[in-house]
Amino acid sequence: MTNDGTTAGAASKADGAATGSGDIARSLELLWGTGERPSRGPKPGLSPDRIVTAAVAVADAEGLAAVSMRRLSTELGTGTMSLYRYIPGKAELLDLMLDRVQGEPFAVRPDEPPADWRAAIDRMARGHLDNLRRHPWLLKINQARTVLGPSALRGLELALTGLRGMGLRDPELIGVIITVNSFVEGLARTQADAAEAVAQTGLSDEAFWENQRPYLERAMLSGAYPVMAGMAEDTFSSDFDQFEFGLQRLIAGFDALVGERAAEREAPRT
Amino acid sequence: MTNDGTTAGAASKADGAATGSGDIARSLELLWGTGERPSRGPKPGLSPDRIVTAAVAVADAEGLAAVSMRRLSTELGTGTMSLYRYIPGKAELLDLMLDRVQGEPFAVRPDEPPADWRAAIDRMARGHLDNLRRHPWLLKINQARTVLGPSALRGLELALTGLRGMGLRDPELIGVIITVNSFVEGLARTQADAAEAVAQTGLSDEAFWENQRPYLERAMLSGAYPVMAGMAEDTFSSDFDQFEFGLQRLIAGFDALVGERAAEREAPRT
DNA sequence: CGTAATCGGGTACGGTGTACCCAGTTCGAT
DNA sequence: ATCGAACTGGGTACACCGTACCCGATTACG
Repeated sequence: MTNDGTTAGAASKADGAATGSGDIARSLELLWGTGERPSRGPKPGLSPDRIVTAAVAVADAEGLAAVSMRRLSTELGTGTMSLYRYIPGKAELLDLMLDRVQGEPFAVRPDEPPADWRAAIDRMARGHLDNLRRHPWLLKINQARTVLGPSALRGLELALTGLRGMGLRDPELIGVIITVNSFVEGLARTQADAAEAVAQTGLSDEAFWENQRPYLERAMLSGAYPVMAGMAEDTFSSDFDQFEFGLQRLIAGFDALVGERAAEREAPRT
Repeated sequence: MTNDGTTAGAASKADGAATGSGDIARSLELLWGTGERPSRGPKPGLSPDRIVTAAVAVADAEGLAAVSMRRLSTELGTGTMSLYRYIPGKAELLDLMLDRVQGEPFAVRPDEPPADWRAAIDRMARGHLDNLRRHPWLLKINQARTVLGPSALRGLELALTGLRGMGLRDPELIGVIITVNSFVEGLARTQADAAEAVAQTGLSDEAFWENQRPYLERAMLSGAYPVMAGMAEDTFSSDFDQFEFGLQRLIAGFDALVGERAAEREAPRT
């Protein structure tokens, strides 16, 4: 309210996608808000919801870069500036897109809970990965100022519910979630980046590496990289499932801690 | 050579920061290149090296968003278009910035090797984290088409050297590196995003969460999130070191696999 | 010395987010 | 019934961005 214009202008100068740059109170209202119309004035022909839906559709289909105010306005058949009647700015639009899409994986399966915490982690990781594959643009949004909407809270609640059985302290449970999600996001980002690179350059991965081959071979023969030069042919093959490998390692690592804690409870003060 | 303009134009339409979008052969030449001057024409007043140095300086100080061709040209005291005499386009500039900065952590310590693979992973993780903190903009560059320059190869060689002692198969060693790096990048990204959000909005984290508090409290009291509502006060405190926690879990997870493999070698065909 | 090759860089184009402003619409108060 | 406040729609304009295109100045080879 007190702050129009200046800050938003500064925010827009910054990097690619940021969240929560604008009026947070406004974002919160939009997320939890009642949607009550003011009594006076003509009926609005648009709604934040419709704009967010259109934005997510464009982002899914063509990437976050295709989501521009002009593009959305033509998509919705309105003037560009009309969008600003419903959304304070692009930053808030990203906020809303985030919350919309984060709810999806949990809306799908309200069914049976995971058997134990191992299954919960497995499900959490796969769900997160699926969602990131469906909406790769999620990886480009600054989530630091994510406004915690209903969807985000529900996701966190479900995750914590599945992990309670580990018998760890509360901050450690958060640590487990962070560690797993970081790992998943890293892999998802690698894949998304690769796909984007192919789309942008029109050059396949194979062709790209073929271009580098002569330089790499020269480097390997130079003797400066003895370990790499001696590695197996299939080392960088895509046959190896990095997701499964990493996830199993993570679960094993948590298991060790869970075991320690259980032992301590059994025989305290050793 | 055969491909001027059109592809580069298409590439520039895409998202934020991408790498290897341009002429790969040119990028490779710049990375490994001899730097031989052509014989005719006036002496160049600039060099790719100077441009990259300026670009890294600006990115470190003000973020990747501040790195624009116009900005670099004023920084270097030349005309904007002069930069294109030395670098095919912005995509290639990002390539070069990447390789420049990836070499740093290994240039610093050519000294004693780590005691064992555990120490190697620890060192790798901390080195990576330090580097990402020094150059947060690294997290915004699409690395899928990273041109493997000398620095990148040297880093990979050192990492593999430290991990050889684990006794795992070669693709698994890569898996270890990927898993650790994904985790580290996830944490670094969280921190970088937070810092960026503060810089953009001028709003501290505390103030931000304070804004959300009423909505969160209402949600907690609603009974829809019983597990979260019952968590300890310090659950989301920043006192808890997420980096240490996650890293120890990862090492424990790898340890389990290393133990299995050692046992198999001891008593094969059980 | 001519000329081919290279360097420096100005201008222009199509893209972005959005500030600012005005015209048209609708409803509450009088 | 009428007036005006509150609201919606949206056109125009500005400051950025990357870079295609082109021209004049400079240099060294034939």
